[in-house]
Amino acid sequence: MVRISNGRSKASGSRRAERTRRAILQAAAAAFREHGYAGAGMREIAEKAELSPANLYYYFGGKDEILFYCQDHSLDRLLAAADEAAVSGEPPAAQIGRVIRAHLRCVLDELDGASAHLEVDALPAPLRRRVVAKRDRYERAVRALVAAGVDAGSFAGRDPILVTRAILGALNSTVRWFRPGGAVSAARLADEYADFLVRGLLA
Amino acid sequence: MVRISNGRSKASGSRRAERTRRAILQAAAAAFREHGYAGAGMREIAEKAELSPANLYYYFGGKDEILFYCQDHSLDRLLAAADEAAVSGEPPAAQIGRVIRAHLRCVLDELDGASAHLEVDALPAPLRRRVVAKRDRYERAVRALVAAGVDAGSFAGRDPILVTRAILGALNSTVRWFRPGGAVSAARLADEYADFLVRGLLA
Amino acid sequence: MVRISNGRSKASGSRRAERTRRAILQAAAAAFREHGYAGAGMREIAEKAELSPANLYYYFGGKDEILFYCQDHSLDRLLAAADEAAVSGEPPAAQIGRVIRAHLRCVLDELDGASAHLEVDALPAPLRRRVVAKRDRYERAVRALVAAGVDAGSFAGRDPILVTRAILGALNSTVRWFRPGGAVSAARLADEYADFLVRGLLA
Amino acid sequence: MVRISNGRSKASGSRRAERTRRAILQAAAAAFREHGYAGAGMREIAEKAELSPANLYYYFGGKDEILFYCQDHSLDRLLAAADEAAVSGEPPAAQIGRVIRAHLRCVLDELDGASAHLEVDALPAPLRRRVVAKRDRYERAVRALVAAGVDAGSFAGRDPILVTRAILGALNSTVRWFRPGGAVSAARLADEYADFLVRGLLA
DNA sequence: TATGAATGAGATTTCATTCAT
DNA sequence: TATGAATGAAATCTCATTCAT
Repeated sequence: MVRISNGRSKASGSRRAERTRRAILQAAAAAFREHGYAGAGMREIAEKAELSPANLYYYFGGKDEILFYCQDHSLDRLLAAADEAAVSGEPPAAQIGRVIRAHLRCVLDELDGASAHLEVDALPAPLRRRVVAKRDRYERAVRALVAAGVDAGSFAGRDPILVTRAILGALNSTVRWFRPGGAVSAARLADEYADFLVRGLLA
Repeated sequence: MVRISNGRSKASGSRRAERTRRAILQAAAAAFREHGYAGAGMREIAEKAELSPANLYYYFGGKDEILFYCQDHSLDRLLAAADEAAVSGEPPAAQIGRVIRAHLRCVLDELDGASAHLEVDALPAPLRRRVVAKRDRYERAVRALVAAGVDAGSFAGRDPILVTRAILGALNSTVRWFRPGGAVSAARLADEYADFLVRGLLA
Repeated sequence: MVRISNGRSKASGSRRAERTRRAILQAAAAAFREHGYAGAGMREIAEKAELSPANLYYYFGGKDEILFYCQDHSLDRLLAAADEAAVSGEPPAAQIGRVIRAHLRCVLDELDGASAHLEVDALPAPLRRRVVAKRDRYERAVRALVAAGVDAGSFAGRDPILVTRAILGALNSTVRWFRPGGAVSAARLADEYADFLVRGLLA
Repeated sequence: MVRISNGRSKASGSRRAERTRRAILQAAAAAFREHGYAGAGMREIAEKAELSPANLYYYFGGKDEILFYCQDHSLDRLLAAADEAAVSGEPPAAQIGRVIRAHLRCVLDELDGASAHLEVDALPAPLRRRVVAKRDRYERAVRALVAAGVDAGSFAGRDPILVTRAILGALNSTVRWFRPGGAVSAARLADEYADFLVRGLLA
């Protein structure tokens, strides 16, 4: 597929078209989260979005493009949250706590779960590059907060790269078992995870 | 496929056959880790194991059965490590540290990486039940260690269910980025993760 | 496959779709008659129907479902003919003669030859049950005509079960050698068979 | 495969080897009768004969050669019975009756059922020619008895070709439903069929 | 915008057959 | 004679994708 480059692909930006695009991305994110990229079928996505499979191709160039937009959109939200935390002026622990909560909000709500399943290998090279770059930007942003805490002496002197990955791994794995309406609410999950993970950082 | 029930499926237990079985499981574990269950093809597994695709069916009933044995074998190793920690008589923090290190050893070496990708949905119901039961047994074993530490007052009073999942999520996510021979050694990774995660538990 | 239960499976009942469905069933009936169910390939059926193999799956759930509809359709025609004979009020010999002629008409024309090859073992259990039930209904209908003749004294006192099977066996075997346009016309065949078999029944 | 031409293919004519050959042919005949040539697998034949699949190839050149010997052997027995009837000097009706009974004996006992399933299309050309020739010889022999009866005035003046095929069709179809030990004995079946079919011939 | 119908490529799986032992 | 192990070819089926309407 690939075609893209602009960022808006096809489909006139009419109100209705935009709504359909979102519905498709939401349906796809759910399908990818359930079965992974390879395991999710266009038929399934179309059914969840209440469209015919053929119609998906009016809005997107192909399955990989849908994956790309899912991930791209999720990463945008994550980046925004990280940036917000960075400029909050709060102490490092509070900043990390904010990021953790924001990350879980993104990852656990309907549309964005896809960000956890960052299956970049499925993307063709040009799209992959763009997602990887954005993903790395996010990881660097979180890592910078960790490093700042270490430098300030409030966090123990651990390798920010590894600690950041441990945190993100814990956060992303929630999509595999969390179900809205289940025994654990997203809010309580976020509280416990933030407490636990921030505590792990402290000196 | 499903067929199974015994536990050794087909193929006489000759020395040669046993070696081939292991080679297939190892190749499959690598393929599943790289592309997930749906994304990995029998052709790819066969190539990695240096066999013809048809020959895989001499040893296993089908792709799902291969997945099952991958996961089953990994879980056996994880359970053994958890049991060992439980009977060590060490303080809770040390026990959890042991489990974390053992888990990472399992998950990061060639054959067993599959355990991290516990894609149980891909399995037919009877096999799924068996894997899920074993997976839950493992999770309960780790959770019991956490709960024991909470009860003993050495860990903070957090929900053992959630904390256990956070830990396991962090550990399992390593297979997505860790590459042997890379900048980070498995040993250092294990040290940092154990330190960080155990610290998070402490009161 | 199995899927079915309704009776019309997939594919909207558009005029064009219905024509394609029929073409597939006709092609399949010919293929099954030539090589049997196991010996006939989907490729062959697709070629005869001038479609791609993949397209067959748009209309039917699988090979077994195609077999099912072939047989089901044939049996419907046979049953209709038997019912018609039963209500004709003619003497038993004339009724049997009608059924024989109608059966040969069904079995020797393009679409319906499949009924002769009632390879029910190839069907998955649920479909098999339905075909067997219908087949038995037909056999009972013919047998009832025979038994009526015996009771009326016009037929010799032979076991209606066995005589019915002998008749149906003779009729069905025609598909193995009869070829339209050959030395024997379907009409003459029907006349000779009816004469011969009815004569065998008479007291 | 084809290889053959002699009539004894491989395998030294030792007593033991000969017994194994017969066991294979018997197993194959049963398998072919149950699922047809294409539907029966070498694995299944081997299992029924209590051998390994590979071992079948020591005794026969391939699946088609096994089919050939099954049919060839059956046809030999049928021909012998027909010849016997022809030289008995009995009246035509009695001769046909003998042939019918003999045919059913061949077709319904374990080894020879294959003769009913004369799936000549599955054979490679050279073997097919030989089976077809023998089959035609048998059909001609039966037809000659029918024609003799017609000429002698004891049978009605019907086309001997068609009547012969009707008779053989009825006889061969018995293998589809007859089960030894079932409600109908082979002897009674033979009596009823002979009565019914001979009666059909009479003037 | 939307979709029914169609398809090429490729997936998993089976099967007759071979070969080393 | 016998068989465990291996395989090429083909079978059924799925799936992303296209195209005429």
